Amino acid sequence: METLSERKKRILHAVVASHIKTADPVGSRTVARTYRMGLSSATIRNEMADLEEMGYLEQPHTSAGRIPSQKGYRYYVDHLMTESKLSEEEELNIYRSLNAEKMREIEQIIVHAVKVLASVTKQTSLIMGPQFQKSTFQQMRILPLDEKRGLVVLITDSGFIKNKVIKLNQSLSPMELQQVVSYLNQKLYGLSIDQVTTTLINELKRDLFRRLEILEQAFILLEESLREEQQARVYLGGTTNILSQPEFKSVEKIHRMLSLFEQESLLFEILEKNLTEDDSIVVKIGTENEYEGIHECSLITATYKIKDRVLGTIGVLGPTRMDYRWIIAVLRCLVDKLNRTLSSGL
Amino acid sequence: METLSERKKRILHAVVASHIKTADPVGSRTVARTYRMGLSSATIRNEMADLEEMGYLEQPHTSAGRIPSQKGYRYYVDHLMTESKLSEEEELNIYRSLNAEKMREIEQIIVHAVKVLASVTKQTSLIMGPQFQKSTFQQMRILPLDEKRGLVVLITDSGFIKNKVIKLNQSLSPMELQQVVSYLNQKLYGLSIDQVTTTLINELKRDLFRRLEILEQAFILLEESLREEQQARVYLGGTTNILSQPEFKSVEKIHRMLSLFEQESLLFEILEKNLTEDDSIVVKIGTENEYEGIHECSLITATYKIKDRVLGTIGVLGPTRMDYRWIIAVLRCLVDKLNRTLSSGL
DNA sequence: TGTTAGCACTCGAAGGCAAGGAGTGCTAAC
DNA sequence: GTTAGCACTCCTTGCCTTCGAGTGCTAACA
Repeated sequence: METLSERKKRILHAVVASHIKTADPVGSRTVARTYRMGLSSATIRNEMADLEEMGYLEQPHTSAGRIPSQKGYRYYVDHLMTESKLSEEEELNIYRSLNAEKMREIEQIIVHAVKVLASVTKQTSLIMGPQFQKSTFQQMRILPLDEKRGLVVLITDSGFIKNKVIKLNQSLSPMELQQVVSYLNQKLYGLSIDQVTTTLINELKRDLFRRLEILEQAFILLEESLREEQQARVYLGGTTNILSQPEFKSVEKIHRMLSLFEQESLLFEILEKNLTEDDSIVVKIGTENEYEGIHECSLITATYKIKDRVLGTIGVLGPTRMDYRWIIAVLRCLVDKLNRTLSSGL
Repeated sequence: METLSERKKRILHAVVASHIKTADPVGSRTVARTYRMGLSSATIRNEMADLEEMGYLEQPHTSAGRIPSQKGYRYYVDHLMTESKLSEEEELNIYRSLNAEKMREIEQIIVHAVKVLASVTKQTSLIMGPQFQKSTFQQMRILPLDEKRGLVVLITDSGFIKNKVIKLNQSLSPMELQQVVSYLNQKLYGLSIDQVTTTLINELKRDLFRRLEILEQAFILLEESLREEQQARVYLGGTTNILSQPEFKSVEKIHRMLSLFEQESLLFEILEKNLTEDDSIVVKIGTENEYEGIHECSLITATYKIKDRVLGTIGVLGPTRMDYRWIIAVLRCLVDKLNRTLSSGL
């Protein structure tokens, strides 16, 4: 990437800032006046023509002002934008709404967090639920409900609790159940759910069958229950916020976006691509996103964790024209708070 | 309601049918030609003018055709529409998609059903989840997880299983827990969740405290967990389907509808108003709905049940111009199947 | 050599206008 | 009571004009 003269930088910055604010193409006059460059509009016009040639700006049509290109936004995010701190008030606002209810389970906390993020940013926000597959087995219980049914409860280290009613085709004595369960707990403790493969289960099954042949049905169902949640869930907040954005005023565009929001697995893939191991915030602008349905959008994400173990990705999706600086600050603040809640909470 | 001449009925029927199909205002020519009345357009014109005066039809503007008024739709639904059976193919289609996965828990079945309903009807569909409050207590278990935490599992007769992790501020011996739990089960069995009031809980608490003073915390949390799900959930399907409807082509209308879809408690109220005890299907047209946000919509609902106990309401929401006849048939078929699945399944 | 004022030019948005067409209401004849 | 005929209404569509914001270029200026 070429280096830009100081003056070009200032002008590019001004164009980006103005366009983020107003959503209109910005002309040389506006830059000269509103941003007090100490230069005439004609000079700025020349510079803007240069910036366009270099690919940082583009013109919707000849007689309109300029808008930042994707490259322009990228330059802004990488070199021009200063990190901003939220005002005390904004920060308090986020803290307060996250504390609003005492929540005990991880899923509730997450769903709540994504709603808060959406309502603060006025954009659509998404969060990848904690990845069940990656969490490690802590303990399993089988609770006999009556002669024919039992409740399998699976608890993992990240506070995940899964349960499932299973049918048992033969009645089991509590003793027998107890035996099976403690055996399983012993064998599985500390493994990640990923590691509990079908082969491992088969092994255990063989092992157990020597002693107890009655559990076939129970096992099939246990296996099923593990396989089922193959993929973490994605929760959304503020999906209707895109309707207020001027770039989504056509019904087809809205349709495309909302249909995307209904495809959980696609959202998951998109978010997964932004998963990082460190604390950085990832900004993907326009076509930098691999899924072409959001080539006119930007996605800003961060990872959230529980005691240094990365759980998933949370982020904001909006038009490329979004207030990167502010949203990054909000996201940082919210993730910080979320991490602390999760790590202390459970 | 006045009685209409046979001829007026036929014309009204034709207008409604044509408008449902095309979404355009229908003129006298169209009625005469397409529906082979054996009358000239002029005659029909006169009749239509009468029907307008009587309030069954209305004109968007002078030189347009007529569209059915709300009163017109009502008359159609009450007197003109014949009940239709689905074709074998359609019926099979519904059956097949409902059987697609073997589902064990009531919530999954319901969520799946509402999706199927939406995709078949190409409208938005909603279902009120089984009302936790109305189901009766079957059994409760407390599963100690470690010294500090326990898992409360609550099982009701409609197959509802609720669980919640609680913190215990003092360690409990399994014996002690066992005692409390069996006492509670004995006292609460067969009561509806509604009936488990705070006062009853307090009574039990007092009773128990004489013996075990350590459980205060556990009790507070149990109470909380009961209170929490005050209101059944509402699940939606095909929310984006309204975007394909010509009556929702303006962004503001879409916005209003989608915002409504985010307000679960409002949806619940709307559905609750349609709850009946019998097997009838309820049709609310336009302003017959109390919530004014859907005064341009119609809502068709049925109740679903498990072994003759009403669980909740399932329905279709769409523009007043919808194919009542067909949608009622679909709904009937689906609810029938759903009831059987629920009653046999668990 | 860089900056600025001036000016012609471009192009979209908005408004007005006429033509076209679907449908009506009325009247008079059957 | 029914129908053909006709004038009338009013929306839709396309076309044209005007308006204005903004540009690029040129020539003059510091």
